Amino acid sequence: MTMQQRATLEDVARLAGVSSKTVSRVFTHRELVAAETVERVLTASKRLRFRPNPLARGLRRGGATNTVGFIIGELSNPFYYKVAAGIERELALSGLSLVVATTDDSPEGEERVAEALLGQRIGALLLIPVADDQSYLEGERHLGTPVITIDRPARNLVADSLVLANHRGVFDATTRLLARGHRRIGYVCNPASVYTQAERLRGYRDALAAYGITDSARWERLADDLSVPAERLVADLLEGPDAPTALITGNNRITIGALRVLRGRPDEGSIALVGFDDFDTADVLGVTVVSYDPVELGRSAARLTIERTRDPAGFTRQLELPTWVVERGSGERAPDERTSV
Amino acid sequence: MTMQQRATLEDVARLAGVSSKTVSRVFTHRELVAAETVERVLTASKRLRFRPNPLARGLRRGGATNTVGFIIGELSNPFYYKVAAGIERELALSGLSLVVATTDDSPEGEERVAEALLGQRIGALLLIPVADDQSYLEGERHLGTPVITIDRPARNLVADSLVLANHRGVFDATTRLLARGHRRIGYVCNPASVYTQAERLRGYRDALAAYGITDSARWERLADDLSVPAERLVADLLEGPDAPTALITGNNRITIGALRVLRGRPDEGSIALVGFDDFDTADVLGVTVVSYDPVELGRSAARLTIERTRDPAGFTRQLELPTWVVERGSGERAPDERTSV
DNA sequence: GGCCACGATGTCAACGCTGTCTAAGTCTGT
DNA sequence: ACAGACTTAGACAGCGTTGACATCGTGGCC
Repeated sequence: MTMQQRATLEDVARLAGVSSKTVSRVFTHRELVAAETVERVLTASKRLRFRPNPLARGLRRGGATNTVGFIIGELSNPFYYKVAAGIERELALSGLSLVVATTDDSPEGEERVAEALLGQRIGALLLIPVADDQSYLEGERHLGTPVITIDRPARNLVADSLVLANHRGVFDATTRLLARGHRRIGYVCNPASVYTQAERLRGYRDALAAYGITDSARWERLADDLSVPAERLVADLLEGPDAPTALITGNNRITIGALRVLRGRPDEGSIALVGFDDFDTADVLGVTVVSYDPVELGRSAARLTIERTRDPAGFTRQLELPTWVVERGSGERAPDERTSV
Repeated sequence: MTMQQRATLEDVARLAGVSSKTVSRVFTHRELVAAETVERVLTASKRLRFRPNPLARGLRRGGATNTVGFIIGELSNPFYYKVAAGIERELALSGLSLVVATTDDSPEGEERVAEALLGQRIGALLLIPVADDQSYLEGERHLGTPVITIDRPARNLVADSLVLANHRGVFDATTRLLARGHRRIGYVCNPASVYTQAERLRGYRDALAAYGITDSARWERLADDLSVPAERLVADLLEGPDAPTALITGNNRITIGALRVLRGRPDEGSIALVGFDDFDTADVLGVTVVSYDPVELGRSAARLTIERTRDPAGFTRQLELPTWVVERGSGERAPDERTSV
């Protein structure tokens, strides 16, 4: 196979019998070139398969690349990839492309990966913060690179952010369970110390407090070590005389873990369950969830990014995306008389 | 907020009291610079937050960017993203980054998006072909951009490809059902005309043929229009006196559709079911599937890409990734005596 | 008829970096 | 003390493109 050389403006210019500048103009300010010349240049370009070199163009124009970086924990997690998909869709409408980089949800990975992306002169940086501190991005922000965080606010960094109505969603879900008569409501999550989970937990506690229940700690099973399986936390909660009649799970991993545990138990059909995050087969399994639109989360983040690119010095904004309860049965069970007080 | 100017080699050189070439050397061939000079340059770089401009570097070095493009069909399918995750992981090990672009599974989208990515001078192009013809990439291949197709071979284009052992997986699954006594085995898929589905269907037919069954068309429900819901195809198959005792579904969308249909039926527990593609809650639902490792598919594709980049003119390769049956109960049911012949 | 405005094209330099070549300094061995 | 080798650093050009500015011809207008 013979490797050809890539054609440049100069090559096209020679073939079309014009100067390279004219060819350049055809590809940028076509209206300044006579129609007949445009025609000739385009024919020549097609023949040589010419494509403007974005490196040279970017260098000359002195700007960043038209790529946006997205730092993501784990691309195979449905939440993350749906967000990524939304971002990509929205960026594509503005002719931008998306570079994804994963960190395996590790704080050290975040900074390392951010450095790598910034080294590529991305036009903006989107990230789902994992580390406790994003101040390492401060310098870059001053150089004009917009930074937008998704799902969690940045810490020690002024940045736009887009989060879910975590508190509201869990508050509503808990209130519904209370309204159906549940009083012993369990809450399981892992990891518990991240922003989203802290907000959800607050929603749960606030709802209980509104019903005068302040000792919910008994029914909370919070872990931080991801190696602790969701199954163990749920199983532990369901043991003992004080077992809850309803269960709220902080994310879809825990929800699925809870389903595994409940599956083998005699009280499977009697414990109410509401999970945070929707998932593909939740309807088949009849699981009530606090839902939201992850694709829309990505799209909104992308829109925010584009706005910020146009006005780098404007006021930063913190937006919240709605969540809602989707009733599918598991959350609408009344407390089991045999076990309730 | 004051926008700062980005530092260049020249700025660093001035501050460190050396020439810009020396600074350049520090960032590329450090071993050619005296240790003490390196020290001074690095201090100056850090102070000015200098980062080499990849555009200028890329332009000068005359190569492509260190980005690999991946064209992905639609956003809601986990398969694509698991593959993307594998690609990203593997590329990161070699310091490459991944740009993703989606096409909505439309053939026209594929070419348009490919053009957009190639315009960015990506170092290689990975894609899951949707269009019937990839000859539009022929020119680019001659310019040295490696093209690797995943899941399906390219058509009218010489390119490396990586596919699943589709035939083998379905052949095995069907054979197992036959061995358990099933003789009326249904096969549902949509879309049916794509390569992967054609291969799977072949696996199904070949297995039946080995048992002397050649009139399987009666139990095949193949559609090509994605707007035909999987539920309808499955429901249609299960009606009538000739209803199958076992069911094979061509992909996870159909499998989940089948579960929805079966859920409400009296014979729910008696019809054997084997789905192609694993999915998150398949274990909870006890669904037997033909499984494979999509992340590994991505990783292998990335490795192939890297090898091809090193040896652009070498022989193209077609690799196949294994598939296997995961037994979870639904596929191990014997034919129901009441309905079997 | 001379002047200006305007459209269409060209010339030149520079974006930031690195390969090639050269120069200056340092160290051997005789 | 000096040629030769080796180390270290700088000068220069050019990667492909585009902004600033120049040029040239045409036509309209006083």
